[in-house]
Amino acid sequence: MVGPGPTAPTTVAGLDVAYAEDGDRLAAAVTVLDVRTLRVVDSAVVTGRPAFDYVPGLFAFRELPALLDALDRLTNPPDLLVCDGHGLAHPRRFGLACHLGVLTGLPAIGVGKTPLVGTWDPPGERRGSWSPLVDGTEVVGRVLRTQDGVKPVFVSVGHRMGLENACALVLALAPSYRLPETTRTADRLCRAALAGRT
DNA sequence: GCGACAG
DNA sequence: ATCTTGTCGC
Repeated sequence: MVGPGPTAPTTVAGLDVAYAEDGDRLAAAVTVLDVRTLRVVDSAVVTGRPAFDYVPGLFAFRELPALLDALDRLTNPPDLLVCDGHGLAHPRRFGLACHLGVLTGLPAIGVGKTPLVGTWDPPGERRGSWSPLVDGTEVVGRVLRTQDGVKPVFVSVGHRMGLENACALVLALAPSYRLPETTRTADRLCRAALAGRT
């Protein structure tokens, strides 16, 4: 046995990337939050150029280099990664969250704002309601309502964590807004870096 | 074959 | 992703 285990993360990282208007420049940010207080305890941001043009399904290859770069600059590694995009809910069952999980060895989950694959029934209107995201015969994720009456998010497993725990974590990370605090803080950081002031 | 398609 | 006005609501 090694460590506290993937189901009891103390720190969770949010990752996000922002692009300049012309698309020739990007900023990748990672914010590390204390899962209990939801406070940012560490962060890193790097600027660079996109490695590829955007192609649905190959999205990971575009943002991966910059995100790994940012992760390397953290003072200490987080217990888990919350990615802006999908994990298993991908045409080849291997989205950005899977790439990041495997490459870092850390547990990882994907939280997408829009679907890439799959069909689903509308979840209940209340926070916490969900319905399975199905692609073919496989359940590849869950459509989860994080706030009453708001558009649901698409949660899927990336690496070393089950779907049930992933959804519970996302709800814990989203007490007030549609998106988890991890992606919200990372989003603000990379946008600020792109704008200049840091 | 054609269209759709995370960010 | 980014570009965008006003509008509704706490």
